[in-house]
Amino acid sequence: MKTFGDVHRHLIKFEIRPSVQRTAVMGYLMNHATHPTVDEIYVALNPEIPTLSKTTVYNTLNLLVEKGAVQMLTIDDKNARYDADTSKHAHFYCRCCGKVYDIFNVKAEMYRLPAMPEFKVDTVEISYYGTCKSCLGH
Amino acid sequence: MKTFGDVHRHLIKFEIRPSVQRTAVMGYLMNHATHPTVDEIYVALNPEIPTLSKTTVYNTLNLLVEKGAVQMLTIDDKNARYDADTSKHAHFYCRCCGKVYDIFNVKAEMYRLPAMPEFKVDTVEISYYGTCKSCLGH
DNA sequence: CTTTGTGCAAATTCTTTGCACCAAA
DNA sequence: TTTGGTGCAAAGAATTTGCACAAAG
Repeated sequence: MKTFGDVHRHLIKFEIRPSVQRTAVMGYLMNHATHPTVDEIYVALNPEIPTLSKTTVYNTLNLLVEKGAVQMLTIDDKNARYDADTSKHAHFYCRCCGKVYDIFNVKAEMYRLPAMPEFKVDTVEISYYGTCKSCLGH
Repeated sequence: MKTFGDVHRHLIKFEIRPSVQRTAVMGYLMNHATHPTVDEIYVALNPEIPTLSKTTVYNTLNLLVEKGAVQMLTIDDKNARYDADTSKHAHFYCRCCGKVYDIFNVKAEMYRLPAMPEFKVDTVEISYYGTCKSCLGH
């Protein structure tokens, strides 16, 4: 569980002025590795900050991504997903329940870029699609 | 250059009844490895089939994906992209010009799935992001 | 005839923009 | 007191849906 101080320091590190709203969004992402959508973040924080608007959640997430504090995932074509863990790991998307799972046991080598002199690569995204165990049970 | 017959046979193979519109969309994808968006396909085919509607392009692409004849790419968070090449290869997205390039020289190993007993994986998508050579020139 | 496909218009959903007000340095 | 942040309402863009008509088996 990341404390308020942890979140605050994290924002400062990425040169982001910590407002109440920004700290709440960043904190939510740091404490919930569920790769939430904009709406999920908004709904979760609204009770805590009743004046919060969805526009601010959008503004904040765009800023966090721009500054490199969080990663945006394009794994789900319906909604953007956000991940506070910017270390190298892959994701699994369950087509049945829509959940996004972390996959840490991919070889580090996966992220070593192939020789591509014609491109300057800054990000690699590895995504698996299928059905998760709990959905297979039904 | 794939002929009308090639496209026709391809549709039949995937159990898709070949209408004029479906053949045109599938043919466009087979002959243009540019990972086009729905709108690009629509605009390209409209002169040829003036009565074509964007709804039909959407319907057709959804059907082609469902039947496994083409792959949908989620690499671009703004628009869905489509690829008639369903063989194992990665993609590079240029943040500057928005073009999507094929990357064939990734190790086949990249597509060998890590041990994941809790998931039934059917698709792997490997995406690189950055800037392409022609954009770097400026 | 009966099922399937097409295409228009409208609806829905996700995201961004313009602008006025509020808060912080 | 000036700059930056928030949030409402409206706009914009991508995609889906409902439905009538057309085409194919």
